[in-house]
Amino acid sequence: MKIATYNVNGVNGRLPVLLRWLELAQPDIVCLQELKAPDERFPDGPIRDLGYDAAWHGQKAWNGVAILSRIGEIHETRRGLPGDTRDSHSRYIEAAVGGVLVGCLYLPNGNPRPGPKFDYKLDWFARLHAHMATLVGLDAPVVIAGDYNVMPTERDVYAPERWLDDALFAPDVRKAYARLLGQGWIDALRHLHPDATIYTFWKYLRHAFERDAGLRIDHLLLNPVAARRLTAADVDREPRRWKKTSDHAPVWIELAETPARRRRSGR
DNA sequence: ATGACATGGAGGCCATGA
Repeated sequence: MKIATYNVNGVNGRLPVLLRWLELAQPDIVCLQELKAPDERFPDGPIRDLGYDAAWHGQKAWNGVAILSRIGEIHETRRGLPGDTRDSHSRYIEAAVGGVLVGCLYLPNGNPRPGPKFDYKLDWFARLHAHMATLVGLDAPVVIAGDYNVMPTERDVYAPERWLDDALFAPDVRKAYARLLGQGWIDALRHLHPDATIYTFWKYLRHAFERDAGLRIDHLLLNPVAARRLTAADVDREPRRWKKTSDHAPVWIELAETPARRRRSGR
């Protein structure tokens, strides 16, 4: 089972790129972020034509997240992160699909720092921490994927010294991410490629992609049950080269269809 | 090391992003 996350930076503006990548990569489950479209303008028709079911949580102009599946029904379990009824941003959607609980998130950027946007980011992180604490120990595979807007370590930034004061790399943000992992989550890409340089985002400016001046900010976190099934993980860099493309690249993992089988006596 | 891009909304630039 292939599960991917892709910040499309405008689902309608990127529709040709998204459809082309879906046909090429053939993911089973996809988490999309930055739809930048209200619910009524989500392009479910063309996506359905490729065989994907979809659940989405849109918003006018900004944010917006969706989960796609071509392996069966999407049972939505949550829309919006719990803990703050005043939070109107569409940044979280969660569903049970094909025996896996999938959370799709778009964590706030947080710039400029300091300021109210940065405070919102830390607050969102705290609420995410509380919610993920309820999921990590489930006796079912759980994958929380999306744009975390955090480079976890210096290895995940092309020029760490330039990003120290940025909301994506500030010490308290990295600590918040580390605290999440402390619950028992596995960062799938880093787990399988501990020493590799891996980026998932490159600015549009100054030929950042050609220079490989990138950031690793899109992550798939796996609970222990899911981690036992992890067989592969990587970044699809190719779509980042295409015309009218997102500034992010798709990131994916492969989970073995069935975990190591355990014999049970009786019945 | 900021913004040389790029999005979408209601414009004829603005807010936002990372």
